[in-house]
Amino acid sequence: MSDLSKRRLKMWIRLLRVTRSTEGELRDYLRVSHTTTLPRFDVMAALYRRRDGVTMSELSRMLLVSNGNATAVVDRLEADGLAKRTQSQTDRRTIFVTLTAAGFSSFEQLAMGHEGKIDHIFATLSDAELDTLTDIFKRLGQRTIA
Amino acid sequence: MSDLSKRRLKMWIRLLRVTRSTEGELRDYLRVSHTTTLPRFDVMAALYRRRDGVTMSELSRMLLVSNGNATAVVDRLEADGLAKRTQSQTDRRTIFVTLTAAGFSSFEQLAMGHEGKIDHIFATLSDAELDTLTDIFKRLGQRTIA
DNA sequence: AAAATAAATTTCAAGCTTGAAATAGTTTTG
DNA sequence: CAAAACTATTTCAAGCTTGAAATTTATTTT
Repeated sequence: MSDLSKRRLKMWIRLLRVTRSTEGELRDYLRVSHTTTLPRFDVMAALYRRRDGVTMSELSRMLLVSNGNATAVVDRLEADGLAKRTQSQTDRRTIFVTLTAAGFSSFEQLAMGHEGKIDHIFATLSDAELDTLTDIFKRLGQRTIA
Repeated sequence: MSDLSKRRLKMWIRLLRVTRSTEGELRDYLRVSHTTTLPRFDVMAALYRRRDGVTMSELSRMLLVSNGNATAVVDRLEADGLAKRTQSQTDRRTIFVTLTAAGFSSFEQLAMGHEGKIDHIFATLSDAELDTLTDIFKRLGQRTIA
């Protein structure tokens, strides 16, 4: 186990901890203030960004979750009247998902507080650090998944 | 929504994607090469590092997961003969968890490949970047969770 | 045009995860 | 010392997540 290898591992473990504790705080906020969950928030955020609709496949690719998972979360959002499915006219396999009006305004409520949490959690990062991190993550994210 | 705020959010989204895709690769490796899972690996890694045993509470704090979760994963590892529980002599509420001999050697198999994956995923990070990231994550990890 | 292949989504079982409640044991306090 | 407060773990229901198999529709090949 080379030294470099050891340092990569250490970095990954710390990265994982930051992600988990950030998710924990967001989860707490969503549960306590809005009786909802992070997976639902993530799906709603994706639908909010793409107002004209996203297919189920796009959705699972955007969020890096399995198809089955996307189906389950959208099912629940739909049951709660926050999202709706529409079948494509040109390809009957394809389904577009969008936020309903209720889902749209509900998301805007959630998003404000969410942004506040993120702001607070990462408040200590300097301007330069913020850019450095974003660039590095962008590069890592573009790696082809072997 | 200030510009800084927007940039923090963007950074967080990218961070989340890096974490998710890294976890995805590790999960694939563990499933394909060893028919096991990431949560099991994480628990085994914690037990490997602390050979003289960890209490259930310590375990869930180390991994940032709920108590109930730790119980469930340890249950399954124990059922497979990879971990074992021992009741504390001094405090009958406390339970120490350790790897069995089988669990120990099993983990060493997993860990080699795991390290290789991490090595590969983060191969493009320079020495300086590696240190910068580790330092920043260390600092963020020490934030008191409001 | 039929057959084979591929793509989009859902279904399903098994495992993961949370958070709240229950259980059991320990420590503190009136 | 007994009651109250606290700590460690498990249990449980509900929701999350995966990956494989099934279903339905579209595209490509023969």
